[in-house]
Amino acid sequence: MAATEIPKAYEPKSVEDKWYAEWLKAGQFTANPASTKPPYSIVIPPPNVTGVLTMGHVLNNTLQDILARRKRMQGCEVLWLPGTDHAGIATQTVVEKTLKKQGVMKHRDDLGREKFLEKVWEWKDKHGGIIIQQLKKLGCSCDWTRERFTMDEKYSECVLRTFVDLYQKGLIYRGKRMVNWDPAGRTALSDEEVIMTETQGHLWHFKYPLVGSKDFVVVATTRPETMLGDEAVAVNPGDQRYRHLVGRKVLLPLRNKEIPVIADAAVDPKFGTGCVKVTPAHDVADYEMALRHNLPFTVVIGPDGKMTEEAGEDFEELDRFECREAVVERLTEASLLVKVENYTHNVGYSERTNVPIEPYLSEQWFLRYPQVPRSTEAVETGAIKFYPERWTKTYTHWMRNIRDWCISRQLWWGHRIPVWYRGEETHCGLEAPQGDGWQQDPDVLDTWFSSWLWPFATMDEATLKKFYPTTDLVTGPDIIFFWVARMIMAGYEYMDEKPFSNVYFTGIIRDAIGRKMSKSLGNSPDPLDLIAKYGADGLRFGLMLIAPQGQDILFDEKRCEVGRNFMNKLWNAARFIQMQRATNPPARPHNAHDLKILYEMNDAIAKVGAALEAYKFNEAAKELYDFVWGDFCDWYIEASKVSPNLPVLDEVFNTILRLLHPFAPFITEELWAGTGGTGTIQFASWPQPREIAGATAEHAAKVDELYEVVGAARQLRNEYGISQKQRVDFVIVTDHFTTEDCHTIMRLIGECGVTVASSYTPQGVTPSLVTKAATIFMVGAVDVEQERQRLTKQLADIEKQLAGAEAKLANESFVSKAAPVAVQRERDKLASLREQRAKIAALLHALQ
RNA sequence: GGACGAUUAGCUCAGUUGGCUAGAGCGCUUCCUUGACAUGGAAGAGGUCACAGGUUCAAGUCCUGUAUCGUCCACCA
Repeated sequence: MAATEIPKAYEPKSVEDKWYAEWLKAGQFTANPASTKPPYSIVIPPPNVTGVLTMGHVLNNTLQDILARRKRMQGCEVLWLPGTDHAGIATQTVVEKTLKKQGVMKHRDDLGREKFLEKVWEWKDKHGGIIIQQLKKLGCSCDWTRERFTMDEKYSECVLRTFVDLYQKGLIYRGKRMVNWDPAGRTALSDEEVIMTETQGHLWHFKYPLVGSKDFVVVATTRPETMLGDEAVAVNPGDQRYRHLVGRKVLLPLRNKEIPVIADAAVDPKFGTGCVKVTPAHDVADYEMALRHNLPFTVVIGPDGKMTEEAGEDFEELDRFECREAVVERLTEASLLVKVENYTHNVGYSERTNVPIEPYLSEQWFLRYPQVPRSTEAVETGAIKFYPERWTKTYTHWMRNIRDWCISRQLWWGHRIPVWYRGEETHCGLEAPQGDGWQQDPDVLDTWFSSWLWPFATMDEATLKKFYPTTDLVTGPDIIFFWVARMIMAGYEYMDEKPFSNVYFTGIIRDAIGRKMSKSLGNSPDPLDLIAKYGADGLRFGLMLIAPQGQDILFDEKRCEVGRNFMNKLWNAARFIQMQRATNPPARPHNAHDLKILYEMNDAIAKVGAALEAYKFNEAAKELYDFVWGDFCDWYIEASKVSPNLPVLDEVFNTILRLLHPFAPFITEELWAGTGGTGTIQFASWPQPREIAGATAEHAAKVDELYEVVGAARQLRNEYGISQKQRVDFVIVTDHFTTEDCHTIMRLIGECGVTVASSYTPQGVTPSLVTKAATIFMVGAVDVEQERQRLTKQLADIEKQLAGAEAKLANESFVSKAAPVAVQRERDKLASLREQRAKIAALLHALQ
């Protein structure tokens, strides 16, 4: 490619589409189970099949892509297995809403199960591919030949087989229990799907008259509507105030029903009045109390959140919250309301429908988790490592307090429970049993009951053999219970082996003012817009720079600008090199700048590698950014303008491309091709530091001192308002640098002449600056007062530092107790500072 | 009620096992369209590292406590 053909600014769009198509065509993401290379594998956290790409996905999948691409370069056989999740409730809700909107139905019952499911599949076929296409835009190097869906035939079979197996092992059972009921979705939920939210409510105190007496007891409740289903009033057995009442009856108001006063240790005598109304069918604690006391379970709230016939004709059909008001009103009229207090308490809300959860008595399927001790131990001992590590605590706490999992959902979209009933008979199996009259259980399984099998149910025999257990998992800490913990248990139960070795928990993406990104707030940018504006590489890199391990991320579009600008910088560095190549410069031995950049290159390779090993993606990105922009562009390329050394430019740039490829796959591939790289960069070797004679830390430090002189010259120019174009002469007084050293930096300090001397006596007022290794004079200027002020300021600065160093060294304990290196460092510093002080003082003196 | 995290420049954040003058990006000020790049270059202003104690020769870093914010867990009606 000729230099003139490269556009001035990087244009990502055509480059990205072109390369992604190439990669797919060449099958470069396809994992080969027969390969002899060491395996590396990740399974994608399957996004909701009807979902669209969010910033969370961008973060999550960029991280995975970085891991996968780097491992390819390191010579691993990489499998990054993609797919989507059928996401039971979420998908069904979306489709129901749409069908209602379109007037196709009012309720799914209008269509019936089969017709409705047809509609969902239609929807899935139409919208299910969107997020996959979006992931491709991002550059994700997934093995699309292995794309899976949790309702694929084979996958479904695996889900059902798992159910049957656990049933046969006695770990899955059916029972009538108090579950978390979502009245809007009309389904049971697991504990994890309930979000406890602090809610402003009231605590109502009501009188319940004692039968056969004018006395009454006072009970307190936050949910008056449930009193219609009360079956007792309970007090603590040790509570002297009420002891005499135990065994007597009270008259339940509005229902005119006699219910007993019972004693139960669960009652806290210090709370409220010490008397609790007991509603067995609508409160978890009351349910358990009722079991202990053989109380009946009167259901007054139905599955739709409306009051039942049992609530009495005055209340039947009322919504539970309307009923609350009605009950309060009626009890007030009857003068049974004692008082109302404002009361803040936690109320459970459905994660999906966002309505208050109703504790509801119903027949559901439950799972007693397998492999709990082994799974707990795996994380505690580090067989499975969490990054950041602190999440292990959250994990173990949950595992230690684990409760059975309600796995049945009253939905249609999902894996239908493989159980059939006929009269008293029950059959659990993959197929319907022989004979007539069998009815399959109408419920489906919790979505997570399929996704917990994801690391192995997605793989065929050969793939499993090569790639299981997977290496890394990248996911959000919000699904540590939903998914991560359950996958670990399933992995041990069915593969007798952990599902992954490392789990990297990302932060949660928030908007610029810290709010969670959400559709309703409209504060979530569309990643595709961002890709269009900044390029996928720019978006990825910008995000990586601000994605520290384990912290939430406040996202601002400005971040993308940083990424885009960086890509443009890289692009233009390539243009510069091409231009040099066109001039065909003669090769020459390494000079000071060459050795310096080669040292920094080795250093960058080491640092980027170490950061990635530790999953510190932002550190790796930062290191790359600083090396490319600072060391390479600002210093080395600028120095190269004096005398370019093409082999070094090429080597360093080639290394940069390879280091950067996992972060910015498109532009690096484009430049790799454009700068004479062979084949695709995807399988180019990951850079290793190499021995280069003279490229040492000492040398680099020395060149830094030279660059400090450059800084001083620029500072002098700036402060005296002498432009880069205006010629000025500098005298550099030093015995650290050769004349040649100093001449290689001339270009960096603008239009100038440079004289190197071992000593110099300025004529008249000559602005000067003292650096660690030299004194630089700008000859031919100017203002005495300005110069005096500047030198005085610099002197004060040096004095301050000097005082610190002197105090330290005067401290006997420091000298005797501190590490010898630390002491020596301090002494060197002191000497250098004193030297500088003397020089400045002399210069100041000369101004008098 | 527990557990965990955060508090460093106007803003968003880095700061490894305590040790050179606490850094970056954005924003701000001044100058510069010089043949890679104005999506750029140069220089600069800006911080008593939330607060109070403690350990240490030495604390942004370790310990204790306090405050504020955030997240997760927890059936007190």
